[in-house]
Amino acid sequence: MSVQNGSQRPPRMEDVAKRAGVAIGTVSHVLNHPHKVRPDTLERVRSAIDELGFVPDRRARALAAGTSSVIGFVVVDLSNSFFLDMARGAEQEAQKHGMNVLLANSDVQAEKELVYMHLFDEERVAGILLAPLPTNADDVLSAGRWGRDVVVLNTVPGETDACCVTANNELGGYLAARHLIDTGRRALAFVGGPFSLSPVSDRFRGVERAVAESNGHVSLTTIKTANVQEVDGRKAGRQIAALDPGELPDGIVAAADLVALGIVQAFRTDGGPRVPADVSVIGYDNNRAAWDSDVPLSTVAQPGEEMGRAATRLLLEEIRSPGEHRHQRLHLEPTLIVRQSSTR
Amino acid sequence: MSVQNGSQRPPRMEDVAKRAGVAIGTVSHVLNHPHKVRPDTLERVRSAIDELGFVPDRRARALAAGTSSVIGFVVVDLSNSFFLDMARGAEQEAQKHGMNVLLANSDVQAEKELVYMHLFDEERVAGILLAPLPTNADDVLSAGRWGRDVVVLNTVPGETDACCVTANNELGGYLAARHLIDTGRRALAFVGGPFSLSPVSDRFRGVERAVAESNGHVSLTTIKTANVQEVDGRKAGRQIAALDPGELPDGIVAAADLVALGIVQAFRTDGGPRVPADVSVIGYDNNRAAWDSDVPLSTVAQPGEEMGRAATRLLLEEIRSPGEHRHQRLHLEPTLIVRQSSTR
DNA sequence: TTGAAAGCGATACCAC
DNA sequence: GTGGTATCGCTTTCAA
Repeated sequence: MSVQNGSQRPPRMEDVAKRAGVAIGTVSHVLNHPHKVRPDTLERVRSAIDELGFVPDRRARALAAGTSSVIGFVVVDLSNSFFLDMARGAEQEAQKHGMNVLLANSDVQAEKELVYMHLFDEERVAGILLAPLPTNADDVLSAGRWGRDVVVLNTVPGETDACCVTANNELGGYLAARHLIDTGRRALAFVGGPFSLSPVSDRFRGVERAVAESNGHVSLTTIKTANVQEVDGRKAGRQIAALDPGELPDGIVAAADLVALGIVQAFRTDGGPRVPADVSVIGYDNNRAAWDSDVPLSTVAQPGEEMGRAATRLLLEEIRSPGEHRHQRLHLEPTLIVRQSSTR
Repeated sequence: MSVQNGSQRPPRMEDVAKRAGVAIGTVSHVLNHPHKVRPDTLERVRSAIDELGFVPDRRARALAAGTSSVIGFVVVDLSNSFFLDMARGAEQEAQKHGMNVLLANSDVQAEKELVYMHLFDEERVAGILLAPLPTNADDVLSAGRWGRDVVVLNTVPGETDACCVTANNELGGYLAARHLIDTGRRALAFVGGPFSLSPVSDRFRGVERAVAESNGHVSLTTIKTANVQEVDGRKAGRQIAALDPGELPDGIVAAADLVALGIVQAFRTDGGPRVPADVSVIGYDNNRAAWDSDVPLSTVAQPGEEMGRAATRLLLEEIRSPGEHRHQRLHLEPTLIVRQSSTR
């Protein structure tokens, strides 16, 4: 058996109508307003559909009805589970409203971002979700007079006006530091970089705020890394392990789980302080690697799915009431997850 | 400035035609056969397009022309970089031919696989790439009389006839083992599981073949794990570290990079053999974690992008010559990547 | 309830 | 080259 029908023209409504002995409009009614059709006609049309293997053409339907059931999601980096979570959330919410989400991977390339925005625009999708390159957001948004509604994820557009949904990284940093302080840690260290990345600097600011709230009872040192990979963490970990015992921090906030893992690993290998006996370590992102690691890692979970759901909700609302809709900026809260690495 | 035009009807060809003082057919020509239009007319129409911000409607175009420029890719697990690589490859190849790839994340759920297959079918995409749940492939393929061509990735459909592209895992296992043997290792161990997963058992068979070729000069032991995560590797690593010195393997083939990483980590922590001095370790998949690790990991790289490219090539060929096309089964070769963990 | 016909926004063929 | 027009497959209004 072949998967494909070959070059045979797929059956149309006209064929179904003929076979069921009804008019074409009636077939349409069966598909869209079944309750307005007499039961036996319904039955007759439906079996005709089955027998012919009729598959409605969504393009034609959308064209005629002026509506679409697909939402396009342009994603900057699908290899980052944060964005994949957003996609999942978007899908969940969309599905609730009978809509579908199709993904376009812009793969950290500004040009592809534009290409896919245009594609979705020309495809006349119901609306567009855009998780852009942070630096590129305004360019993309102002590049076209986009004919459809756009909701931006993970970035706050500057000049351009649009709904956007972001994660509160400052709060995440605060929660992490606060947790360490609440469990008795007094000498904190923040490890991460580069600070030009706003997620990193935002998290750092949150840490600073928590420390400031302690009125001088807690100290904070900063160890900058080139990036937020495991290798950066290992480097920093060795650096810390080499410190004078009196200078050792007893609580470490890493800008990302991979960094935290690298630190823990370096401590083990190079005879640094014990985790969590001597030092608490907390990461960020809730990577699989975090809970799967040898010492399960405390972390701050990004509200990825929630962001996807919220963005989709905003988008659908905007689509439905084009007139009265007011753009919103949502700032969603991350969640503290306590595991072994910060439990004495 | 707002991103959206509000509820204004987007300009159509008719509007452009009127503004440029030409017929609607001419506008179409400007878009599709610019060389057949007199330069000054071209210019006039183009500026009308710009001024009005006209964006062609792909649905209408596709409907009228009976063609589509989008390829739908139903992906079982986007969180696995192997599949994301396929998507990248597909995109590259598609782009060469003026086509676009849109992704649907079925997220390891059989139902969603079907939902998206139907969506693409009804959207009348040019063709569909399907990376299915291996167990679900035949069900999906035979579920609908799919109106469009389908190429299957990473799974060989059983009953159903269709093009498919898979990775040669047996060869990968062979290459890995062969590499260890070629560099002087004689007591090999294979670590991985569950063997019910064909990638695992295929890789194991490849290892067996390499060992068999050595005519008894090389030994092989097997350590089964529950899964192919880092935690499974750590467990196995401790198990190995606890062996009598005489029973220690000097070469380990792990079924996946994470497993290999876990092993290396366990060796360090629990005082096992040194890598690579006492024992070579090689993983599989070429994860980022593999080259980023403390001891950069030798591995076998899956031909993900290549699979995506090949599948797209097959798909386009099938679309173009529906008559003469013969289904093909491609089995692509992985690549050995030697790093420090297997270099004495 | 069902049928007939006018769009939806483009393409492509055939005259001029 | 350019203009008119049938057509793509479906929705929806209006009569019957």
